[in-house]
Amino acid sequence: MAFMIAQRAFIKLYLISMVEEHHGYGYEMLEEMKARFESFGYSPPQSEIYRALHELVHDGVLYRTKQLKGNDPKVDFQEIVIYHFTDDGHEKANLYKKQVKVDLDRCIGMLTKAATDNYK
Amino acid sequence: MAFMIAQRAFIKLYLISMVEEHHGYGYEMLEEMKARFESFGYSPPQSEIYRALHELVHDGVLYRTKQLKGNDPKVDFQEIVIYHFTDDGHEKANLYKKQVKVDLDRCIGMLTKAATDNYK
DNA sequence: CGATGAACAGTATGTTCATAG
DNA sequence: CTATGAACATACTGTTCATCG
Repeated sequence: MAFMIAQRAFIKLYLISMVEEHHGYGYEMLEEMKARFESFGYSPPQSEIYRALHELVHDGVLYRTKQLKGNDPKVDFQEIVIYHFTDDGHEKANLYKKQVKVDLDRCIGMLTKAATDNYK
Repeated sequence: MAFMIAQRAFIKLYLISMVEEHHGYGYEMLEEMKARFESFGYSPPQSEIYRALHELVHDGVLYRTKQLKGNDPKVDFQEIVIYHFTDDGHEKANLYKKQVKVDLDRCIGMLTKAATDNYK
């Protein structure tokens, strides 16, 4: 058993949730996570987001489609990669989320214990 | 800012507390940590304990003395390394603990947030 | 087996670079 | 500046090996 939850797993968890809510693309989800955790002084590195997305694709949870950002191609030619769940992606994702939840609770327990054990 | 607290810092925190309470030696403190976190499925590796102790010595927080385990040398010749605070070791340790506390709370906050954000 | 230490190997992570529009 | 991807370097961790009594 590893000591703490891996950053990768933490990010994957949010990516799954964000794809559930609004089939997003990498950069957008990166910015969303940065905003969410800015107050914690945590800024997820760009490379980790893409690696996590690639892994989720590799694991058969997500698949990719490409499209141009904005409805009018004349205005913005920026190509973006949109992520969707595969046929059994939701099932796989829920299983993964369950596993992460266990680890999440375990980590919270350990850190809370450390806070009470060492600061009396 | 790193994502999560490092295992090393987590272990150092406990080592400092254990030295405060009963000038212990490496193996003993390893076993104590193992026992404390057995229910979490976490078993701190032996190498990390010693590395952490070496770093605390290197950082001028602790110094080492050697002695034979057991009062009667004829019974047990096992040599053990006892750790003590240096002159300004307590001061340094308290500063370190303060810093770790901040990080500990930050990590608990992030993990708790993740638990509420992704499991509704 | 208890006790300490070091070497080695792998992997996760952070930084930088590359490309494109 | 948005957007994606890969390369590179390294810090951290886990496993194994070495030694001693």
